[in-house]
Amino acid sequence: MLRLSRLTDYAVVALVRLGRSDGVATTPGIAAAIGIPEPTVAKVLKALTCAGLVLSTRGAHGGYRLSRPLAGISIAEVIVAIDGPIALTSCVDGAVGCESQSLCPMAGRWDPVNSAIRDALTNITLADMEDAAIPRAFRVAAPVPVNEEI
Amino acid sequence: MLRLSRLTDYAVVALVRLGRSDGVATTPGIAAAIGIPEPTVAKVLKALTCAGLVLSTRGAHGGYRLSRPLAGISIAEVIVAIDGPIALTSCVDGAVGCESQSLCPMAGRWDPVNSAIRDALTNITLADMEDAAIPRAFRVAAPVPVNEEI
DNA sequence: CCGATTGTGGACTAAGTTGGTCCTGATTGC
DNA sequence: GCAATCAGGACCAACTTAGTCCACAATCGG
Ligand code: SF4
Ligand code: SF4
Repeated sequence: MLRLSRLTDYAVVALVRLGRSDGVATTPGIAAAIGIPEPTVAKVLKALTCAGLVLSTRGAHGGYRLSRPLAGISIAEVIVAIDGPIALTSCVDGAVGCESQSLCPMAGRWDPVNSAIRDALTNITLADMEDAAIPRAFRVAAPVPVNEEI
Repeated sequence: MLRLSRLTDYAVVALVRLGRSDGVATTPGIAAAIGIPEPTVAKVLKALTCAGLVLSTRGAHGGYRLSRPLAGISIAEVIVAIDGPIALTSCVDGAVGCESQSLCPMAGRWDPVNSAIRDALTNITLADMEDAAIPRAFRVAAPVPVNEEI
């Protein structure tokens, strides 16, 4: 169904949550807040740390915090961090790809589609999603600043 | 990796191929042309017929043909026909969705993303992809109208 | 210096989804 | 009647993903 992996979904939720809490947040804290089993959310956070989207502090009173404000993180980045590069089909650049690559007339020609999706996802930041996550009643009156984008 | 199912990929390839041949095309013919096992391509064609994207003729000398020109079919339609509706996450409208839907602050707030992707995919027709499928040597000299690239 | 707290990294297993195959009809033309 | 061709399932195997667990390293507080 062209849906992204559940872990990526969790990553977005966790990041938005991290954006709300101003200090550091611990794994169990986040897990409890969003209702996702703790080991799983830990796994996601680890991946996000590798990607540089969050910073971690070890030891007692440690935890995670965002490396950038939410407005500076696009969904595309999160997806790439968890799921790997965005490529709709197996036949991209030099990768192994599918076995019928030699006969297939479309081999390597999906680039327009890939770019379109990549653009669409790059233009949406987590801050945009957070806005959408505010109950509708608030969104009208809220004096949201300009928040965008790259 | 946010990739669409292989069957959907096949469907696009098969449709473009169908657009090339002006008469009807049979399952084995298409299968041979694009290097995909015949039973599988048959399965895809059946689904496309249900969706109304291709018309079928039974009996001897039967086969498939497009119901519309390639320029009138968007990728989004093909994806919906094979993979079902485009929804990045499980929490859309009233569907069952994920179990942590009650706690999750993002529940049902993915609409901006969904719409963005849907728009991006609706604006690309199979004809666009066919253009891209022309060998590069031709694309330069060809009097193609606009055709954006990379 | 010690122990509690918290992240790091990887291995492992179970479940779910998808891809692919096959078979039994129904329909059409020769 | 017979061959070609689509229709509609059932079915199984393989792969991918999600989720869990454990041993270890770092940091802090006392
Ligand atoms: S080579 Fe053809 S069948 Fe294979 S992934 Fe690319 S477009 Fe799809
Ligand atoms: S409810 Fe939250 S965790 Fe569940 S699918 Fe929706 S956004 Fe993801």
